[in-house]
Formats: sequence, structure tokens, C-alpha cells
Amino acid sequence: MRRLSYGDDVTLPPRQAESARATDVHDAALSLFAERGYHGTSMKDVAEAVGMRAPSLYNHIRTKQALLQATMLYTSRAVMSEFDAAVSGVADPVERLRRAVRAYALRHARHGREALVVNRELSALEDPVRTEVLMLRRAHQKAIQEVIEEGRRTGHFDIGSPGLASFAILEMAVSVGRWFKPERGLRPEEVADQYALFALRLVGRAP
Amino acid sequence: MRRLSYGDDVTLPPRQAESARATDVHDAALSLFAERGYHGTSMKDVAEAVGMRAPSLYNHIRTKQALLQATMLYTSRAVMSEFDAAVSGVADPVERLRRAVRAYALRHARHGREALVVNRELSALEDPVRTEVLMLRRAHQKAIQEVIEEGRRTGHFDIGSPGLASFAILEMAVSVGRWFKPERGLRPEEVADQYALFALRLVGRAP
DNA sequence: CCTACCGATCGGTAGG
DNA sequence: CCTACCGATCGGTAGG
Repeated sequence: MRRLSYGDDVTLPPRQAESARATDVHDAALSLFAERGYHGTSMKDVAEAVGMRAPSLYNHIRTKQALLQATMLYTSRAVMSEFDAAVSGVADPVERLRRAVRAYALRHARHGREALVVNRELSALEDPVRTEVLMLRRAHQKAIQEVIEEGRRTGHFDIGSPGLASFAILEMAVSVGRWFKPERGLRPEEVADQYALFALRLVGRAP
Repeated sequence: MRRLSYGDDVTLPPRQAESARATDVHDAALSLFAERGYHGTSMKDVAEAVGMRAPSLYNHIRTKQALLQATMLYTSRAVMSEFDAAVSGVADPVERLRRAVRAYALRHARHGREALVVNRELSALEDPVRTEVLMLRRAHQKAIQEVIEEGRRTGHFDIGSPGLASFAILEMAVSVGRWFKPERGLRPEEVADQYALFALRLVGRAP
């Protein structure tokens, strides 16, 4: 597992040490996968981006597929652990949903490339990593749905289908990664707060 | 331009007649592009799906890129013309937004493959079609944003950033194409109505 | 980290 | 609609 420059916004088990050069390769691959897609990116493209010849890449990484798997696994695990950290110790459903959506939107504003790749390249991902990523995504969606169901039971939310609402909220937040550019003057935290508000309105948060 | 089996839910200039076999090829390609992506699909895959050898495809179509362009152009134009039809003659901002989102979500429930391809394969699309598709998407987003701005001016909506809201609403609707399966018992019209309601809640529709 | 090179596959054409 | 085939490119290895 590798260093993906996630800064301090994620808590995951320690990863193996990795050379600076390997980090460069993973980072360049991530940018290219996000821009052109996995199948639309060649190892020659990746090599050029880091200033070497294609065969030299294999001194730092195993295969092209391993590059994809690293990003997908790491990001999916980070999403779950950030969700847990966000709602941990919070009982009020309104606050739980607000924090969960805020954390998710924040991730997509900060890590747009990862967001794009995770949501677009599932079909290029090979088992068993593919299955683990699918399970993690499913678990996260279910967790959001349960927050909404809990809020409905307690009368905090007015929503017909918590499942439909969870889909709408999650995809809305994912899309932040597609347009967010920090240089537009908008801060990631502001966007995340806005989307958390959108989510609360969407589930009919009682005034 | 080709027949994409859009039924009667779209109004576009008449398209050229096209052989049934050509329609089959376009349809198979669309399914594969949606499933594996443009670069992840080979012409051999397409040929197998319609029961012929790869070189025979070229008796019906020009190039692989032309297959992508047909879907992208047709779908993008259909989105704009469905928007126009939906809001035409409707003055009330609440009703305008409801109808616009309903039409957009309905399209994505009915045409999940097209939705996936249009939103994922922009980077595989070549100019000049790419530029036209980008302009059409931009125009549609701006049109939705203007409906929201109008509603804010007239006091029907309570929303800080109509631009942010338009992004959230559009992406939420696009995602319907990713999970909607008619056999789950849910009808496309029901989903579309739900998403229209979500959109109105999101912009803080005054009660 | 390089050059040289591997077999496989790509989109597409020729010619019938 | 087929077989035969084209040059280009793919991911990856050998060997230094």
C-alpha cells in the first residue's frame, strides 16, 4: 500500500514504506487515469509523465493493474473510515447526516482524481480487489441509508424512500470531484457545508 | 444520424434511414461502451455481440469513433430539446424546475446506457463533436441555473448559490442511470417524480 | 534506468 | 459477410 498524499484527513493502518520514485509513478498514473481513463492510458504515457522510459516503470511497480488497485482500495477504505470518524459519538440523526455528508463531499473536493477513478473504473478493476471495493461502497451506502432511516423513525426527517435519498445524496457529493477547482475561490470546506445542507433539505429535515 | 430506439420521448429533426443491421451494431456498441468503456471495448467485442467478424462491421459503420459520436450527439441534443419541451409555456418557477428535473431524471431512468456513456466518455470523444457536446451540456446546466435564479428572484426559492445547486441537481439525476433497473418494481416516472421533489427541496422551495 | 525485444491485440483495409 | 493481412501500439521481460 502506498502514500497517496491524503494529508491528515484519513486514519488508516500504516502502509509500507515506498520510494519517492514509486510515489511519483502512482501519482502520475492517478492523474492520467482520472483524465483519460484506465484503458485510455498507456504505460508509455505514465512513463513520459515522470520522465522515464516505459520499461523502467517496472523497477518501481508491479503491473498497470496494481496501480489501479492501490488507488481504488486505499480510497474506498478511507471513505469508510472517514465516515466512522465523522459520526462516531454523535447521536442526533440530523448531526450524523450532516457530518457524514460533509466528510464525503470534503473528500471529493480534496481528492477529485481519486473520486473520478473510483467511480468510473470499477469495470477495469480485477478481482479480488474489485469485490472488496464493491463491498466497501455498498457498506457506505447502507450506512448512510441507516442514518436516514433512524432520522425518519425519530421524526427528524420526512422522507419516503431512504434508499433513493441515500443514492441521490451520495452521487451528488461524488460529483463535486468532477467540477471542483480550488483556484475558483471556493474552499473545500464551504462546498462540503453546502452539500451537507442540501442533503438535510433533501431528506425533509423537520424545522 | 441514427435510430436509437428513443421511442416517443424526444423530438429531433428527422434522421437518415439506416439498415436494421446498422442499428444492431450501434446498439451493441452502446451496451458495451456503457459496460466496459469506449477504450475497454474492441471492435471484435462489438462484432461478437452481433454475431459477425470484426471486419464485417465496416460494411455498416464508418469507424469506432463514429459509433461513439452518434450516441453522444444524439443524446446531448435530446436532453436540450426535452428541456425546452418540458418548460415551454410554463411561467411558475416551481413548476418549471419540477418539469425540467423530471424530464432529465426520466431520460436517465429510461436510457441508462446513454447516460453512462455521455457522462464518462467525453475524454474519448474527438472534435468537433466533443466541442458541440460540451456546449450542449453547458447550455443545459445554465438553463437549469437560470430557472433557479428566477425562482430566487421571485421569492419561490431560498438558495445561496444557484450554480452549486444546479450542479448538485443535475448530477443527482444523472446517477439514476447508474442504478435504475425497471425490474425492481419501480417505474421510471415514479423515480423522476421523486427526484423532482428532491430538487425542489434542495433549492429551499418556499412552502 | 536504458535498449532491444516479446507475443498479443488494436482499428481498419483489400479483395473477393 | 468472409479470410487474409496491414502497421501501430499494447503491457511486460531480458539482460545489462
